[in-house]
Amino acid sequence: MEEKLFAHVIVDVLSSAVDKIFVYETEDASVLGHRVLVPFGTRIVEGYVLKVDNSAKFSGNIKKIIKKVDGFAILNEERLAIVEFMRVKFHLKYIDILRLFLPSELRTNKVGELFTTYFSLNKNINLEQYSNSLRKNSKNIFSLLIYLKEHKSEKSSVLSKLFTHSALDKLKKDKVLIEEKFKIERSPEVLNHNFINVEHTKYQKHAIQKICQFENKTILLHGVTGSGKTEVYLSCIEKALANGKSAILLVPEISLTPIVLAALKSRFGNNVAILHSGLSAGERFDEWSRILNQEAKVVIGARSAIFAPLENIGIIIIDEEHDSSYQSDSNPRYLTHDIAKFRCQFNNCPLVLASATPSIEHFYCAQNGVFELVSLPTRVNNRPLPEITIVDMLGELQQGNTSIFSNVLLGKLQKTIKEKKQAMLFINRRGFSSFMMCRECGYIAKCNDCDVSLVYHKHEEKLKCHYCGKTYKALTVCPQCHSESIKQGAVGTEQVVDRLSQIFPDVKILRMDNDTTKNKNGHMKILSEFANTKPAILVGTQMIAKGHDFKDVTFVGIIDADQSLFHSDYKSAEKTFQLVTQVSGRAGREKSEGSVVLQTYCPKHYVYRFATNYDYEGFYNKEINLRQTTHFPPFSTIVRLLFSSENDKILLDIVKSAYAKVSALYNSEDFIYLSVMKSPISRIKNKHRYQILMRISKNHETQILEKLYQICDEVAYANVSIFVEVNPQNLN
DNA sequence: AGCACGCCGACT
DNA sequence: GTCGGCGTGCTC
Repeated sequence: MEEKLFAHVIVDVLSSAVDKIFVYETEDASVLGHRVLVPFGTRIVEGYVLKVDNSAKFSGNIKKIIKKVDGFAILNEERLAIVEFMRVKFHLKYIDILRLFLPSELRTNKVGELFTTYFSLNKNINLEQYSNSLRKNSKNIFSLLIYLKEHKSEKSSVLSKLFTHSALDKLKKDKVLIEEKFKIERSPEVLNHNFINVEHTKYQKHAIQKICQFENKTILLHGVTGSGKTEVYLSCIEKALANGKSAILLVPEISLTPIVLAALKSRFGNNVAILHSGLSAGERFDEWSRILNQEAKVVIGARSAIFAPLENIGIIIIDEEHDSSYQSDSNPRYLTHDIAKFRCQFNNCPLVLASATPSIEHFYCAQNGVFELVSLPTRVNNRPLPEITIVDMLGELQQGNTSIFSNVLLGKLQKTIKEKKQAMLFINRRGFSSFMMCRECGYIAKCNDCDVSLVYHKHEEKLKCHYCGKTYKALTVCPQCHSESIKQGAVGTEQVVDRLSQIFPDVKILRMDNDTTKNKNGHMKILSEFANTKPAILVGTQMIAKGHDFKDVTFVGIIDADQSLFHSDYKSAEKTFQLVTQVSGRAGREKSEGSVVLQTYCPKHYVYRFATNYDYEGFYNKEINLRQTTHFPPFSTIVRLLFSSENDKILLDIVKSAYAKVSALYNSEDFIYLSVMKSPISRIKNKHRYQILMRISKNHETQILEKLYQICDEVAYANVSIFVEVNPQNLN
């Protein structure tokens, strides 16, 4: 007697109420790992088969799987293991994890296949006869027929755009048109780039040899800017390929510039698949398919590329490992490093974390032998790092200079322009000024839906909320006391550009921030214009800090270095150090020597002292001591439970009951700090926000986290969202 | 999340 | 009498 087979299925329905395994009958054991269609209540939904066996712990009426959706299994042994790992580690819903494994365009059926549909006229139909059967006013249908007579064949998308899709549908239904499907190659366009094979430095050779000798080990690759880390990555990847294995290289989204892409393609040809946000849905799907079909064995991409369907991985590299974009801070919250570590363990291969300014926590691991430390201490052809000059802005003020530019900075700019070179100015705030305030009554313009002040954008003559995006009319008089004396807050990119063009009316000044790069290829347009203009000044936010390699940039100015230092955040010193180092690295990339001016109101701060000497280890030693004495990560773990809802009253009840439960866990051994309060930004998009903030010791971290997750499940309530954040990037 | 079922008020 | 509001509960 044959025993019945049961498939254990997670349905593709985004709700915690159905975040559990449903059992279906199946005749076919090969549905394991497949995306399937199943009857679910009164409807039919997609699901994922996690297991097939003979057991069904369900007493009700068991339904049957309808069919497989794809011709391949999406989940293999490794990915099933990742699902379980992430579910426990990050307390995620099954479906949230499963959705990470396939490109969204596949799930939403935007591109199910690799084909485009073309239509041509069916020669077996008497067109004249057919036309007579139509109503005389069927304008679109007649036009479509005439168009196809002339063009013979056309894409379905073009036809429906020109003649409405209802006309197309009607002709399709009447079998007047013949459908043809063509496979199309959507492989993204890439610039031509001739790869020059350079001799490795002795440090590079050593690093490559060292990294490749390991199996299943995390290596921290610490290399100063310009030390040729990329070359090390590529050589390690080549070695993995030579051993018949595959490789993943993760980079921050922002550094996937066309130049970088071109270099990678020239090195690996069709063996590389590149996943980034600039791809169209079709391109992304094609790249993903090439990975799945093992046509591409090297995957390069931003955070989500860690889920690429590669097999037999030989190495995973995380470039700029300290970058905050590796931590997902919405929906499925996860830390990319953890997934990478898991995959490396599964594949018994090395994980490389690389940076000029590694995160303090990871350098600590390297110091303690948890990670292997490999260093690239010199720049490739021994070019000196650009000299950083600190300018005390308080001193400038005392000398009567009230402008946002110090005299030193202006002098350097003038020199750069005279020499027909380029300069970059960094200011980490977009807009014109950070707020508008009435000098008479102290009124500050705030967003109606968020507890934040509005940012003045001069070009659009608007006030913008940087949290919800709402815009308001700019103020000319105070709405409260009608005074016309309005004071503006801290300087933003717009204002820097404004002032510069007054001082240097004949010089090309470009601005790069969220506002100027919103449209497709916005980055590229600005960067290529900058690359082709000399002299020129590029003003920008964080965006200009990474990866760009302009050989004619000889001067970099940091307008307001203190900005990230002011945050009351344990990572603010670390972030500032990383930013200064990174921005400074943009100067003097080629032959010409570069220089950097850093404007600050705290010139004596230890961050700047170490940053000007490019002394990462000095900074690390100072910082790690501070962290140890104050019990901050890596000597503890910060956890924030964030509650938000439109309904303040219900929200408060939930927060109170959650806090009571968390307090019950409290003991002075495991908890260093515990508090409940309104979030610093107490309202976003009209949702009130509260938080329970704690620091817990590492000893029982896992157990406490588990209990915290449990508490959140217990107090869960409709219309109140609860997030658990572990060592969050920001505490807004 | 959807969808059905169910129990009340106001319409041709 | 019926249409439709959304509260509740279930989905193998």
